[in-house]
Amino acid sequence: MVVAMLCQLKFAAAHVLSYKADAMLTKKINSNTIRRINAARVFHGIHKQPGISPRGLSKITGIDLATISIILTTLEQDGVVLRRTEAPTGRSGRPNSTLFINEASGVLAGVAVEVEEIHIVLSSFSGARLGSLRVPGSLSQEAAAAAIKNGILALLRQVGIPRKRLAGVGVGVPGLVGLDGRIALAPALDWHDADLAGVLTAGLGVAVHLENDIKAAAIAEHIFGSCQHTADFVYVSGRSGVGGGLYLGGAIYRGPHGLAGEVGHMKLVPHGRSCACGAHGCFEAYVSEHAILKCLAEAGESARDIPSVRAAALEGNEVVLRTLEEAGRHLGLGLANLANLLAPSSIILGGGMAALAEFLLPACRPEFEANTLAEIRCAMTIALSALQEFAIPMGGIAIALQHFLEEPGAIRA
Amino acid sequence: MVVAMLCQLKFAAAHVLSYKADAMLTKKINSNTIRRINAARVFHGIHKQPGISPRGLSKITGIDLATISIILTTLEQDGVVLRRTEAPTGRSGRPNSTLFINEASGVLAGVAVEVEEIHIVLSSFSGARLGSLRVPGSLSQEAAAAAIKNGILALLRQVGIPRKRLAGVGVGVPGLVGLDGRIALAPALDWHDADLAGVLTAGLGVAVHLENDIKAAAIAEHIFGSCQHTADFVYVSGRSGVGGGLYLGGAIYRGPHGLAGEVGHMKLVPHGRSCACGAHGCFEAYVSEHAILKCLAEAGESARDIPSVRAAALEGNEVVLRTLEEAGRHLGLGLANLANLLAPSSIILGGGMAALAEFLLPACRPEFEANTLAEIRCAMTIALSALQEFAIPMGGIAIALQHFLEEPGAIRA
DNA sequence: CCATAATTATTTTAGCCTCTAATAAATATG
DNA sequence: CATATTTATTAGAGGCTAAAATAATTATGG
Repeated sequence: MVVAMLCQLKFAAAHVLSYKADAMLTKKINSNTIRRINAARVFHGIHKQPGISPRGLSKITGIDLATISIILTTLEQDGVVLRRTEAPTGRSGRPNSTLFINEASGVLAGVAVEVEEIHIVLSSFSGARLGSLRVPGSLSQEAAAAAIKNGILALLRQVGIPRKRLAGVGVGVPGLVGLDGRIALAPALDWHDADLAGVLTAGLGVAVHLENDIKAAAIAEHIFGSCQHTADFVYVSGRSGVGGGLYLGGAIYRGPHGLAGEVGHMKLVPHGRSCACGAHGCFEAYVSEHAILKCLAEAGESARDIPSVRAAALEGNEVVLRTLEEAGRHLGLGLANLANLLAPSSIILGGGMAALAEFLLPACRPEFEANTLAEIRCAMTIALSALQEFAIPMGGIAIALQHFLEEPGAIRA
Repeated sequence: MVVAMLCQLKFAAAHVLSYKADAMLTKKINSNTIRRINAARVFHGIHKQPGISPRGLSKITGIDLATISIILTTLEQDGVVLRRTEAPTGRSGRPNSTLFINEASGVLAGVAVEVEEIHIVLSSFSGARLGSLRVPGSLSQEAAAAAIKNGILALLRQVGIPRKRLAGVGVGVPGLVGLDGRIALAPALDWHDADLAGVLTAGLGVAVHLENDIKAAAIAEHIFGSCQHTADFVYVSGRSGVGGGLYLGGAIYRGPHGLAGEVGHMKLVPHGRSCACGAHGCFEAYVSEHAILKCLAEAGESARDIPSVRAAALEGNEVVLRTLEEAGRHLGLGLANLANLLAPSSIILGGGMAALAEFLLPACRPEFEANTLAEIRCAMTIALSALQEFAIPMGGIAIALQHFLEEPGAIRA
């Protein structure tokens, strides 16, 4: 009850412009900034609630109706927003205008670069998938850039949309991405200081943004997936390892060097299973896809990949079930640590964890509940990724969308 | 090297006005907002760099000199800022004006409410302690409010400063504080829904803000202590338990219900030592002040409090040293988890951990280093609280200062 | 069925406030 | 006294808000 009450107080306390002393001692704020932000807010409001009226926008944004009106005029002129008149509703009075993002005005591309393959998705502004494409991975930076460019162009042709309507691209890579969203360091791909964003921006003539794959997936869950109304959640997923996207206070938290979120290396068991990082007892040594496959191999039940593990579990294979139960317990413990520390509104499981959830969660939940403070546990949920294997490319699209929403140049294009 | 490079990129990427979609869909931005923020930035700049010139302020804030000039005029009229002319420096040209916070214009009060006692500190705007006072604790909410009020008034009399020059009060309490900074839930004090801030605001006629004690201490480290130029750090301290202040991206992270930061209940050892929370193997069951005293008691070396533990350790008491070594190892493990997850610039130890640091750290460091990812470890430090037993009340002062800096009403007062 | 009133929604207008850039003023050095 | 440096002032442009005006409906009454 107290929690609910405290929750209500949130918006009263939240400062719109968070005055972060250090970060803010550097850049200027002027009326242009205001307009840009307000335009973005209007656009975002329409995106979030298609069919909203100008008055409704004024209500949820707090922006005066007159201002909304002016902003809408420019957005309509730019062809980014469409307005229709609502059919008579029986109420007396002039009917609402209803506002929509003009889906015809542009498309976004999202890319997941993985070791095995590159996954490219084309979508409308509202996140409707228009087409997707997978090409083999394991490429040099240059080859990957070319493959991505060609893939996007091929998809555009396939869907019959002219190249200049591409409004932005976002790329998720398995590695460290600089805080400017350009340079990537991806050991798994053997990329070092790879300015993929720069190369692609030049090649495609449109803004391209890089992001760590798991963080991208987290953003996707926020914009398109199961956390659309949640400002504080943790996304946990991964392949060989386990990564985390810490969505804190309405944005991904990257930490001072972009290194934050290495949930896979939380230590669960002193002197436990050895991990690729050189330490022992890491979370990912128990619950990553590779770890599960390895545990199975050790137990004499080799499996090729997660789908085959799932199949074996569905068939009732005892060894597989026991192994997954064990992984589930460790999963519960790891999630408990996350919950205790960050008290998010929810924890979202992606990748193999989501695929195997029905076998992991029965053991995970009790362990999680036993190890999480009651106040925190009661105010949160554990859920599965809504986007599944599209999480990372949709993350790219979400990032492209966010940048599009925030950059006036793009809106005015 | 890459880390250093990525670090440089930070400011290019950081948006001044972080467009946090959800949080921002509610409040309005207008030119007033700009002025308020700019005034706060100017004040903050002077506070951070006393003696700075208007031109210097313009440079670090990016605000035009004309705007700076106007803001300074009002700040001077309000008596909050002083301006002096620099003595001739040998350089040619008109000498700088130098700007200072007018220390005489107001004082701030910070309060630490603990179970045993209430600690009240009076300070100038620049954080210079003018006086402090300790009164017995264990009070009802009403009694505590009265004690705090009387204590502050007594200190003001003692220092000879009229009551109306009190510009703000911040209070750290051991418990959950609502996100509006008013209502506190403090089981240790047996307070429930205690609107201490409201009562005190009414009683003192000045803005009073509540904060969790550890979070307050973290803010104090940022404003006055060892993290003045660090936007991302974790403060770890506590008495009976272990709390954490997560300072992320230039502000305390509270989480959706204000519950974030319970570092004390990270699980370090499956089925480990039992904790007051009902679970086993919690961080605080190994390293809190109470835990250390309990471990010593179990080892047959009862100690009354942390100073006496320290004395015994200094005398070379083997049992005490071994116990602290053991605690240090667990401390290292817990800090490694924090580091891996959040990759902060530094972790600051306060309270008993700081007092016993010389005995804890030798065992802590190797454990920490073995369990933290190299990239993260290399980009961070572990340090001790610079404020020691004044951390919490100074945190109250820091909070009062922050609010004072951000609220135009206060500046215009 | 038509005209008018009532209701609700949006746009325009006027006013105020902010930031910026250009201009003017002030001060110390050589 | 001329010059360089720093600060103050003054239009000018753009943004937001409140209030008035306009627009598009439905209800009502003849």
